[in-house]
Amino acid sequence: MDSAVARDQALDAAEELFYARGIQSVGMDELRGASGVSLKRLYQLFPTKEQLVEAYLARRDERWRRRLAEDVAGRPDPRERIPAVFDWLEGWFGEDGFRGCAWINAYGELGATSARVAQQVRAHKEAFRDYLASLVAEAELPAALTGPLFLLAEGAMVTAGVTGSTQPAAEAREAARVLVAAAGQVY
Amino acid sequence: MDSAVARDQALDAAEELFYARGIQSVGMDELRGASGVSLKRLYQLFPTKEQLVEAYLARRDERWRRRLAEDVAGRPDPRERIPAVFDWLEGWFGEDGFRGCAWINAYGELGATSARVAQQVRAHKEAFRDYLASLVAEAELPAALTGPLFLLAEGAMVTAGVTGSTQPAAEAREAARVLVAAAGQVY
DNA sequence: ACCGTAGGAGAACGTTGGTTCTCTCGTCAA
DNA sequence: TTGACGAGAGAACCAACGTTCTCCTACGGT
Repeated sequence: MDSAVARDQALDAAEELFYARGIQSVGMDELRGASGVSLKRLYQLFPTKEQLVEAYLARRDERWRRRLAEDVAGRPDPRERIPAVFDWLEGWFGEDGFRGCAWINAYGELGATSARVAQQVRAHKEAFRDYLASLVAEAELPAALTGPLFLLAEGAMVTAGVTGSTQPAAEAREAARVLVAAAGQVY
Repeated sequence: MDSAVARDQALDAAEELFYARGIQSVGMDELRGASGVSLKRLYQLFPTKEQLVEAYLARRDERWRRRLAEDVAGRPDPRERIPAVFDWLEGWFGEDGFRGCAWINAYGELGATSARVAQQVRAHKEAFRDYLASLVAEAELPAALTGPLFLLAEGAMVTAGVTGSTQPAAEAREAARVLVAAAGQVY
């Protein structure tokens, strides 16, 4: 079997199990069973569990941001793209198995003990914030709007994760609309 | 030694270590060393580690909400109390050893595997949200403001935890001010 | 056909950590 | 004074888990 295929299968299983149950509660043996990749191969691909965790977060980061950006880019009007972020969040919150933000969860679990995981979480959040800043700029809105929009999105992710409801996305979208309107009035 | 004293010492050590390093990475033996309470006594007071975790979260919940409420109640003008929440958050974010919201962290670590911990996190967040709702009512503002204020506060806690900065509190406070002003204009 | 190598299954190893047990000592009532 | 009891220190027990090792099978090149 191709190494690339084994790597994908390992990461697929890691993503499903780590996200659903937390990282520390999933053992390498369970990962072997779920992925169909032998322990020997797993350790060839990822010499330690921590490296597998890093690869999981890195791949998920890339996918998560790409999916969001692709969805939002479908709106031709730049002003529509900011609410579109919250629409996309709402769809995500409603997916089967949604359990909050993988990076916030990983930070709670490993942020204090793994500097690399903490760094990946910071990088992911910074990238998301930069993306919001680019949307704000495209919409020709004041850059100061980025921070509040980011906080609303983060709050919605946390709250949706804890409560299991999609409603925080709608609340955040409406609040964002008000903030955008108020910022527009400044001109 | 009094049982109540031992219980307090155990919970003091648990709070310090669990909050700083995460729950799963702190062993009962380390807790014994840090608290000065023998293992035998610890297990008399808390028959399992999970029960100690629950007691830690419960006591911290009670203290956290009391301190916030006491601080905010110092503002005589009900309209000043909503920004006062974010002032208090800012002070908290700046404390030595601040590592984000203990409940969000606990949820990331144990929410998927411990139904009781997940329930405690939900209860804490709901109580905080209810408290914000009471402030909104006292200020005679529309109840729909509660959700956005809550999301801003949650987003600020997460972001301050991950980045180590107090700035999210100021951003959230300013956004809250704008939302309050916009809600006031509706009348 | 034969050998060397890769890979899989699963046992084995070593550590960690939650929980319990043993042993000892000090205290206090009779 | 003695004996029962509670408490502390720390060893012991046991399961889980990250990581490595053993053994066996299959296959590709000569």
